[in-house]
Amino acid sequence: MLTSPVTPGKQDKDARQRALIDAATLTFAEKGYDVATTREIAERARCSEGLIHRYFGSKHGLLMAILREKAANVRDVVQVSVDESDDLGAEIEALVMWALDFMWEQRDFMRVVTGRALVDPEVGRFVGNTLNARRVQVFAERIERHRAAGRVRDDVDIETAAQALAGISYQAGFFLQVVFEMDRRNAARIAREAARAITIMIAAPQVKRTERLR
Amino acid sequence: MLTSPVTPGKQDKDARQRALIDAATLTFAEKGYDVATTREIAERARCSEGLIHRYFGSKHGLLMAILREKAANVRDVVQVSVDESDDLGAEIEALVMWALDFMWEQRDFMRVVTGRALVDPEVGRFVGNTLNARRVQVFAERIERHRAAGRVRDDVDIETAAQALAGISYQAGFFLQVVFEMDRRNAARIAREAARAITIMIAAPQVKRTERLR
Amino acid sequence: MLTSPVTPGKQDKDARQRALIDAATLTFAEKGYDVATTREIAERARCSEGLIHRYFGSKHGLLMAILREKAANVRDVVQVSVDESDDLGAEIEALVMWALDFMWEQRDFMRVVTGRALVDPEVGRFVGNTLNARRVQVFAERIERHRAAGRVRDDVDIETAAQALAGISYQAGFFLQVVFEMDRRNAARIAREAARAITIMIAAPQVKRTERLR
Amino acid sequence: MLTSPVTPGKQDKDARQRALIDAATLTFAEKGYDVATTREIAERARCSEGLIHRYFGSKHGLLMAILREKAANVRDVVQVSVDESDDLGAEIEALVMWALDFMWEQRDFMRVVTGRALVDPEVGRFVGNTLNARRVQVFAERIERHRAAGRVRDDVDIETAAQALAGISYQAGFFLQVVFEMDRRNAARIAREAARAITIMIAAPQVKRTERLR
DNA sequence: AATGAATGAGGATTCATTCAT
DNA sequence: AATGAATGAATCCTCATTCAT
Repeated sequence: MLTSPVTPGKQDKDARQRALIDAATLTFAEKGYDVATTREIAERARCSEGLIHRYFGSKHGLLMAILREKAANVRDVVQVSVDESDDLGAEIEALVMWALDFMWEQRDFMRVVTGRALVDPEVGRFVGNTLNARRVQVFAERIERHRAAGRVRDDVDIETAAQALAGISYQAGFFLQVVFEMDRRNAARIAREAARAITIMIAAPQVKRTERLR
Repeated sequence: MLTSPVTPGKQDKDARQRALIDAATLTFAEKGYDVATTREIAERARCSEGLIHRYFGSKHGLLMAILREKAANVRDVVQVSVDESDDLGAEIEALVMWALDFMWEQRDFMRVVTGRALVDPEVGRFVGNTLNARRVQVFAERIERHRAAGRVRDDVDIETAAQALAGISYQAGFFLQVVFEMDRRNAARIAREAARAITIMIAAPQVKRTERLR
Repeated sequence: MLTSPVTPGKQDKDARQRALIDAATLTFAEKGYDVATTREIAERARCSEGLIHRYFGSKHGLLMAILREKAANVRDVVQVSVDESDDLGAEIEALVMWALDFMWEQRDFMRVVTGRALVDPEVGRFVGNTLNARRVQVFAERIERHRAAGRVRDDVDIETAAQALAGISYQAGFFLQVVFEMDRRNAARIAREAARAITIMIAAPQVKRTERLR
Repeated sequence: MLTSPVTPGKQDKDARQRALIDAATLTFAEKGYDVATTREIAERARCSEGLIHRYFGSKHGLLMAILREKAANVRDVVQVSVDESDDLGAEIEALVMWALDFMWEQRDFMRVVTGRALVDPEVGRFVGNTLNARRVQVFAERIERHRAAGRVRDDVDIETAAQALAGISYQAGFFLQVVFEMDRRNAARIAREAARAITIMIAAPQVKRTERLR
């Protein structure tokens, strides 16, 4: 991600907000939320410290703005990155593996978000109700498509399955890989097996399909 | 947990260490690590602030001491709380459900530990290599027993299954229930389904056994 | 020296830096560097403690700022206070005696500077390379003028003589008078005799002058 | 200097005092008075912290004990190190040069003593009235011997000359060499020239001696 | 006599936020 | 609108000294 500093003095509200958000994202990721100072963020964005408070109310408000932006992009990012497939198991695996990679790349910022979610209830709720909820929704939509094609049992609660898959991704992708510093291949194997277990459970019985073919 | 204040002036090193650990556990949980002050902890333990640094080196050292103690008790706590069973699925479900309850009760301290693990690499590694590792081990041992009884497939990697189950417990027990403030029954359902999926995957095929009996 | 407190809230960077330097000079002198607290200095200057760190980086930086200012004024102070003279011995004596008086007046701050110079290498170097060096230079320039007038031997190394005279002034003016609490007249006598010895050594042979008189 | 730790538990008052003084001398020199902790000193002497207070009353008292010991040895140290001579100038130069070497070797402890003398009036007086006074006395005695041999003018105040020489030694030996980090040869040259000036001033006129010989 | 456990006062520094300009 | 100057609250840690054992 590139910073986008502005030319000082000039009046250019949107550009300044953009610059502050970019600078903050970078700085939070590099140093952590607590260690990052509003002064450093403002310097990086090449505008004054006071603007953070004018535009976002507070340091916390600045983080929320970043999160809202991330949340707005969740679906697009996944759609672009993981292709649909006719094979339920393959698609689920692809989704989970992609999540692992994504969280690895975003690990520094993930630390920030997760850390704040633990401490700041507003962040906690936002991550739960919006960020995580949208990730779950993406899983759910993908599975739904397979159900429409008869590849998922009718009696399965897709929402629950999607929650489980998202949770497994988060656990392996962030905690195992990043926080616990587990070997990445090992984390991937665990996630893959768990995803496979979910797949087996929700997949429509193969027998019927075979029977139908007769 | 009860605090165990000591009598001022009297010389009783061990009692003071005990009192400080108890007071810190309580205070960290109530206020969070950052907000809790060493002064408050010392007052609560009824001893001088300096002792924290003499005995534990620093505020961080005090937290590590608490964690080491927790880690030492992990197995016993589980063994006492969750009975063994002849039914693989039942035991796994019991273990996961117990973990959810446990994390709910410990939620405030869980916030502290997880939050610090994200920020302090030493804590991160300790939680990963020791605390979490022992929880995983408990799952593994329980499954192992079922394998010995022929209730688990021979080709299953128990370690991986245990990791997945521990991860699911953590995710649902802490993040869904606590951080994301999801309805507890909902969180429990998700965990239960995921656990069931794992169970199905690792369970020795019932059919064959029946067939064999013929 | 007068303190120069500022009006709270008003924005006047320069005035505040001035006020902090003045307040610190006074407070360091009264209490010593270690005992003086940044809080007291800030209160005296009527501005917030944080400004010390914003403007000077640290307590140490504040002392350095004071020293730089002192160093900038060394020459002027001497020039104003000690008149030139046609008599080498008289001028040297005047310079040394003035130094004794000056150090007596500044004794409290001298303690601070010297004490810090012993402990803080940066201060030590600054005092040696700048403060002391400039005092030496003033001596040297004065003697140089006498040499131009033929009152100092050609083969004398003026730098060395100036160093010796500055050293004698410092020793008698600060250590004997102040630190060792020697009777001031006694200290003055010692300094005067040592200065006279230097004078005798560097003075152009009287014979010539006598000869000239013939 | 070697430390002289004692065997713990055993009752051995003198040895313990000895060990504490040695350990403190070393530790003060290495770290400075303020930074050195009584705990470290006690550990080094292999006895308990409390003993410092029992035997010496306080950290300050421990330093005073060290100083008293140093003062008791001043004369002997000089006598052993600098030979008498029939040449006044040579002997004075030898004394001053020796002082420079001595202070260089002892520079770390010199910092401690001087630093404390500036801050602690009791130390200041002790150094002035005892330590420095004895150094002066040694100079005086040496010069006195030369006067008895007719090599020093009758009208010279030997005390004053000795004070000047001691002062020059201290200034060049400690401040120039150590605190100001001046090149040692340079410091030596300054001290030598100043000593020569004093010598010239106090030396009995050579003419007379020649005349006497006739 | 010796130990070492306990005390508690003391202070520089950081930074989000406010507000004069 | 933008700046950046000023605020002030808040806390971990060190260590000489005391005193129970």
